[in-house]
Amino acid sequence: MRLHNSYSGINEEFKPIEGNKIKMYVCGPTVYDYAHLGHARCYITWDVLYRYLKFRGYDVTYCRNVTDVDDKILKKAQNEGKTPEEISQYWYKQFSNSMNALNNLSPDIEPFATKTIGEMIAMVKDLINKGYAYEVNGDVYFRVKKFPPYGYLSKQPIDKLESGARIEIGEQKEDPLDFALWKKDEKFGYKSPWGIGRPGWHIECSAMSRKFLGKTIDIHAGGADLIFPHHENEIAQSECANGCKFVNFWLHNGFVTINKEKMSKSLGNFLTIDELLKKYDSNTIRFFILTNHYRMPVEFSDEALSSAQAGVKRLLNAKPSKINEDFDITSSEEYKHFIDAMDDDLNTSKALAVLFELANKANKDDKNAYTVLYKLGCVLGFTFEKPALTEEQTAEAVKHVNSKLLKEFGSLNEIIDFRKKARQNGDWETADKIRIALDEVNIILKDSKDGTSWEIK
RNA sequence: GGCGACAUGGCCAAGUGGUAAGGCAGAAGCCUGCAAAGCUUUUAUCCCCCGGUUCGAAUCCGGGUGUCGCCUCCA
Repeated sequence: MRLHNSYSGINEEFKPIEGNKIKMYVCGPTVYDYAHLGHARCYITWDVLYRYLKFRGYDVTYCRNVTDVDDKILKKAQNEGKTPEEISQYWYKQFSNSMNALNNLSPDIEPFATKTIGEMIAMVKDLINKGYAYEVNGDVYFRVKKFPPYGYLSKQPIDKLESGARIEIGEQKEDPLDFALWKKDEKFGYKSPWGIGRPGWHIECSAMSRKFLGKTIDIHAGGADLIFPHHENEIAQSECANGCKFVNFWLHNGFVTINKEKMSKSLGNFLTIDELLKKYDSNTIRFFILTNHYRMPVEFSDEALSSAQAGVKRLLNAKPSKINEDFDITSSEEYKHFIDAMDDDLNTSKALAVLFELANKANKDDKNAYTVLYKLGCVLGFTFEKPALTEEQTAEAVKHVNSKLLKEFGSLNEIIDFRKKARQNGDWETADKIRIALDEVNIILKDSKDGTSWEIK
């Protein structure tokens, strides 16, 4: 399998450090607000990588942190008169709900920054002892100049970084490039050798990654906007503290854009996952994300989502001959094509093309094609199970038909039976009336030789 | 200003040296009481522009043009 390593800038053959074990870390959310489509893309992408690696037989440990100590959380807590814990717990729950709704698997480990403070302090202490960091009035900073490879990941010449760096008011850095490992904060802080304070954002990931996965890990992934300074700083901290390589493969996903502009909190041009799910189901959103290569920008538009909706429907509605558990999918041509595509730096658009081939075959009564389609579709995280009608939806549908036909049907089955008789009698007017009425409540009737089936629009 | 990425049919998109996958939308036919779904056929002499390398380039090299991102919190 080849993956594009941001560190080297090229596609490299991926090999786990140890046997078939893979340690994978993804930078998680700061929980203080709704997750938006940009987050959805990021976490769907890495969810697919996680699923695929497991599918290929690797023993993957997926760790995704939760940043629950942060300026924005504190600010929100103050504004709303709540504790930071209340804010972060609430938004963490919202985030988890969104992830579940998108059918993302839960990471194996989901550490909270506030539960890893001890490790962060230990790491900062270690960096001070080794001369890589220094304390000034309760703040601790990292000496960037002491780490010569700094700037390698982001491909930034150090002198250029220097011209852009600034010292904020109140900071007493030795050098403008130095970044905070620990910040004095007497109000919301934690006890430390340097007084009451809070960890810097970057040290959180370094500490959590080391605690839960070890000093050197296979994969570290996240949005491309984290390359600088976040990931650059993580490398500096971890490699100086641990004295060894931090990450073998750095993987970064591209952005979702809207009106040709990056979708982001700060620009305010975002669509939350919750809003989106009211209009489109998780399969549609996933398909939309997966039609593009993960490193390319994806432009959001309703047209694109509608097109995705139509496309994914075709895949998931392929004639469901039953799944044949005895069939060895690895023997199929499409399986090989799928693997080739995914092994090539997660070429999901190609992988989807393979699924369309399978759907086409399945619709032509190729018995095993559906089995392959189903299993490979699951690797990409699609859900084939059709949502059932809720009781309210059913009641609404029956009520609607009753009002249109001036009848007293008690159930959907009764209606379909009645329509069947009408059709046998050649009473097309009644049959059509019922079909139209159901269509108005988003239930589509399909007549075939085997009888009438229905599905939700 | 520094660094990086991208430009393929009406729309989305794969393809990094051998003659343009796939999806959506459109058209025609089959199927159907009519539909829906499905099936079949059909839509780029051509891949932003100009040079070059090569027997051969959308693919490599040089030069343009345009768009975007990072360089500050950000997935």
